[in-house]
Amino acid sequence: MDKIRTRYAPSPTGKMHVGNLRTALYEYLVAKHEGGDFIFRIEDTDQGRFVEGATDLIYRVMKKTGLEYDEGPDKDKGNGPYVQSERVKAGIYMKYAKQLVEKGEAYYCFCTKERLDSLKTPVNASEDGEEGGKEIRKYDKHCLSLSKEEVQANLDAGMPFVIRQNIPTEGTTSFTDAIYGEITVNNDELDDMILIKSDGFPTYNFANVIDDHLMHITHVVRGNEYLSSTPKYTRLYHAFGWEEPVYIHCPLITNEEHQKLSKRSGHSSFEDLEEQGFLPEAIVNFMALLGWSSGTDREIYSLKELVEVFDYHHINKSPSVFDMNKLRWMNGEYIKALDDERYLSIAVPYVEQVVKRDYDKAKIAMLVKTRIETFLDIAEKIDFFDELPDYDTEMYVHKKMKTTRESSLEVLRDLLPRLEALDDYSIAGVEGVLMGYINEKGIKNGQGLWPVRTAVSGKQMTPGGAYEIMEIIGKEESLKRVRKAIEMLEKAVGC
RNA sequence: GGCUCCGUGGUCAAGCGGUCAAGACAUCGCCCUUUCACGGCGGUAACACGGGUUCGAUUCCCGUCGGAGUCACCA
Repeated sequence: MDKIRTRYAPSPTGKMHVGNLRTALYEYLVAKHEGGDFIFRIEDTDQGRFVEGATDLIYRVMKKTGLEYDEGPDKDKGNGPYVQSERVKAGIYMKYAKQLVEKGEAYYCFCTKERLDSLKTPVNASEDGEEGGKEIRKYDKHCLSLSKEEVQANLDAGMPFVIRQNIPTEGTTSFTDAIYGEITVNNDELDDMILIKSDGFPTYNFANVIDDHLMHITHVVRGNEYLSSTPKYTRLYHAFGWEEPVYIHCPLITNEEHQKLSKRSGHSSFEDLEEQGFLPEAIVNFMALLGWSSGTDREIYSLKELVEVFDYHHINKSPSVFDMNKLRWMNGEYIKALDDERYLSIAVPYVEQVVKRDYDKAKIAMLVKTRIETFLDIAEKIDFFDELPDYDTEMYVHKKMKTTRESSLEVLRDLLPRLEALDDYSIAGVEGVLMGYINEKGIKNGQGLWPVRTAVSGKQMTPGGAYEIMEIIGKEESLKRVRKAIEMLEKAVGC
């Protein structure tokens, strides 16, 4: 069997949509699992939608996610150019379009926008007040009847034209998808789609077929929103007498409302997710599992491991909801598994945004490592380091710890001189003093520790306990906060 | 609306004629614990419905219902 070749062919029109990224990932995996080639091609045939810099964005994401391609614009292995606008200049598409015209499989069309519009005027469904369905009519093949001479005359006169695919009005067209099986449609449902636009550029559908064939793509992986246009591709391949690739249509990724993920879902692009504190490898892992399963219980996979186990026959048919909750969980798993060096390089900047004082940022970061799911979670967990929040003495009352305002006040008063005498504010040093006191008094750990942690943090819950916090804020600040607590408690208790 | 696809817990998802219908996230409870988290243990929760086929259907077929996608000189 020939070597598998897949391709990722995005349009540079903006951010990297997660649906596209998932497709890219599957294409990469399909090829790499079989030791095949993964080709990267830019489909910039719509000059109107072209966004400056979007191409760089795509390169960046490919790099970050580790989707390394074997051929691409900057890696020509003899199948280039890999940018469609350059291929337009080379006259590739026009050449093949004309070939189709010769065969009667396509034809020139000179219809104006106005005529086309009048053709597909929606039916007004105002009768029953309901929206009703819009009625869309296919192109009526008006220009198919033009004689060769008429066409030539129009062309000579410089009339704008497009080239359309000539689809028979009768019969059926079938294709086989690796996931969905055989699909058949009636030809009369297929529109004579435009192959070459009036600006001379090919449409996506046409360029795709030409390039996939010329670049020897064996497996076409794409979202299943293309399922309904695939019969037209089939007709194109047949018209040329080319062999069709294996089609692998992936199920859609939807939002919580079960609708196709749109640009403004908040988590629709790789960039959005990155900004929300997600790790590229977690995103990749999560996406792989959206629509595919290894068939085992295992869920955490590196890209390399995915390459080993990915079998596209296990791709699902039904759409899957993008579950932010699970992504968050998975990201948390990845964060926990990060080696400290890399973790700190990412986490410390987030810490620095919140903690301006001269505290050990790395220590603070390490405190939250097992407590966060995304890096954005860091901020609210460590805000008390810089400034003791206003808190109510009610916080000292804890049922399970068996603490009250009175008991807390007593503990803190007892502890204050000992803490003043202490110079070693390391975890061990602080622990020595606190536990020494607790043992001496014969009270429960919680009774002694809860008031202290509350005093130095002013929060109900904190990453780390009293020792860790005091080690970080140091002697001076610790004493300040304990004194403040005593003051507040005295006022509350009334003595 | 036409066409196409899809239909196992709230979500992801095993299952491919005979299972007490896995597992994960979320949720709830317990344990661990100086709080929170981590970790450990356990609970609640699903085969859309109706006909067939079959000794036997979540699994195969048909229909119904429900959902989605698509119907551009966008990809």
